[in-house]
Amino acid sequence: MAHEEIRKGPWTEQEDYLLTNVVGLFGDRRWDFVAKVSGLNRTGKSCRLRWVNYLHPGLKRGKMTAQEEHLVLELHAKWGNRWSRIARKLPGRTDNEIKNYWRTHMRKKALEQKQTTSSSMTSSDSSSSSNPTLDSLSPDTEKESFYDTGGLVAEPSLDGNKQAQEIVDRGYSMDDIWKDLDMTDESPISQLYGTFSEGSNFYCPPPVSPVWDNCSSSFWKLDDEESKMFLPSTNLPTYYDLTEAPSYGY
DNA sequence: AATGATATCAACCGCTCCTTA
DNA sequence: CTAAGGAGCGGTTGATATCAT
Repeated sequence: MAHEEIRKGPWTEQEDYLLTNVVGLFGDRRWDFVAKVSGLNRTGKSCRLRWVNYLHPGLKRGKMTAQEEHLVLELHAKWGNRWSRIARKLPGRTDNEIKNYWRTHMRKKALEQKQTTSSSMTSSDSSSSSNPTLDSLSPDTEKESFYDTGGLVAEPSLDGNKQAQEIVDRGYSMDDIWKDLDMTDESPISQLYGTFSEGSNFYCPPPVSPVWDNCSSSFWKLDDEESKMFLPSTNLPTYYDLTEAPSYGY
């Protein structure tokens, strides 16, 4: 293959669309593979970042609530700049988001709080030892962050991943799927792209609807044989919550 | 209305850790 | 056991938006 230059910088709608579909198919693992198979001239890293910080269906968008803010303060006081760890305690928020938020909003607050607490430290220490907010947190979910879906099967509790549970029920696993894929030089999706794109000119969905709306139509033109390979081809990426679809400022 | 300052946040970079062969 | 490759993390940068003058 000719070595094409790796794309950097802001993502386009088309790229988001492609990435969303490919992640829907193959799961959010093996990012190099995802990058390769998607036809995006992006690194796996870049794809992962885009997915985790922006495209993941479980993401909350918008301002931090006072409660979240408080939690970030507490957790940062406890753990320092362990952003991913903190993010795990704030469902729907990413490490990057929290990190940014901290830098812009809360460094000042933290300093202020530190000063006020240190001035009132002499009487009572309420900051670290007894910590009701932390204590009342849900059981530790550190092993798997909310956005770590591990492909379609890892997080069946997520709203949109009910299908994923079905896969498990039917006895499929991502491992099986990967094995199948590894055995073929040309992955089915690359064949798919033959009808979908010419070079870097991606198919562009109609501008009126969110990109995801079209996921289950033109894009998913697989043979019966192929579609059996990775399931649930029928209504796959529809699990994305379109009401929370990000706006594109580009 | 124009311009400069500041805030915000998406994205990249480099490093470390983990997994796999 | 070890080396290589991939994934994840934290820090940083740069483009854009918003606010103040």
